[in-house]
Amino acid sequence: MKTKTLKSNNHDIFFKFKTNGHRLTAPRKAIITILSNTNNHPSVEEIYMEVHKQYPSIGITTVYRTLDLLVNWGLVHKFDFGEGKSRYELIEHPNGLGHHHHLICVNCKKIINYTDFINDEIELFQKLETRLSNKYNFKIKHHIVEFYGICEECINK
Amino acid sequence: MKTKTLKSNNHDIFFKFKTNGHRLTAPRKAIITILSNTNNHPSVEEIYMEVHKQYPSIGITTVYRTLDLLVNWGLVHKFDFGEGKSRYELIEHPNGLGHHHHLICVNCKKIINYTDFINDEIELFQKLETRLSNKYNFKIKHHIVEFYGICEECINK
DNA sequence: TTTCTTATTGATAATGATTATCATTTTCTT
DNA sequence: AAGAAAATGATAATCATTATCAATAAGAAA
Repeated sequence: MKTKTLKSNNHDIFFKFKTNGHRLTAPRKAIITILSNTNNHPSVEEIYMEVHKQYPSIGITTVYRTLDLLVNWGLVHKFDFGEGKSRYELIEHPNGLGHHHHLICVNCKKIINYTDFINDEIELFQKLETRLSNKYNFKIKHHIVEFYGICEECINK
Repeated sequence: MKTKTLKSNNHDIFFKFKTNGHRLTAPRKAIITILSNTNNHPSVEEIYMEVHKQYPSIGITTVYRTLDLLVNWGLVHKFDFGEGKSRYELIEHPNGLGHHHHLICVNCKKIINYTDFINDEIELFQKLETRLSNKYNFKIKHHIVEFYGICEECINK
């Protein structure tokens, strides 16, 4: 599902790797492919396990290194939901496929993604980004929005 | 400066401690007071150092524990800016004094706070919170907004 | 106020994610 | 095919946070 989109994304990133003077190696391809094929925010451990299935020789150090690289280029976002470990996700087109905001339960740590933005929301963020970019001379690449509170199950408990 | 506001905040929190069946101890008072007196997002280390000036006997474990408690009650927000350690901040009235959003440079990790919200922004967030609360049956306590990108200095370099 | 129950504390050790090191291997250029 | 430089992986090191547990202090009851 969504094969075309994913392939073209990979292609873009692969290309960017090369034009930035970095080498496009098997481990890197594997990690990017895994990120392309998930809608979640996998942790390093999860990515490592998945990579390991196909390429058992790839070490977890390389997973860390590759993710770092992708984060520094603004291709991947590093999330931190207070679990004591980071989670990673490809940044696609800001308002495009895959972009979402979060509801996070401060009690059970559950994360709800929502993607059904209201029109005002998308418009406002575009306006905001323009305004902030100009005011602070800051080149905005992406944003995150997180609402913290108590989820349904934790309230009824 | 802002002494009145801060004092009344402390009072509220102190009261909440008691009514929740927790004991109001000197370490807890000290930690809350420090959080009240800063506009930053101090780390555990920073809070500990500050507490230590007045009460050298208070251990860092207690700082961790107290902050955890405050976070679980929705009184304090725990931030994570990808530095490998958490930062903490009192949650006051959502649109009141002290609430702000962030611009974060993915290159140098600098954090810019902005508090000059446009009206649309405040309105939208109220609307959003209502909508999301209803749809997901989620009791929202507060939100964070972070724009990631490259700051002025890092662009010109 | 004094006593008693129980929450809280602080020192220490343990954990777990992430980072540094370094010899070896792989890429890509020439 | 050869060489320079980047990338890798195993291992050890680091550092924030958490668990443990005996000692202490807060607040309720007498």
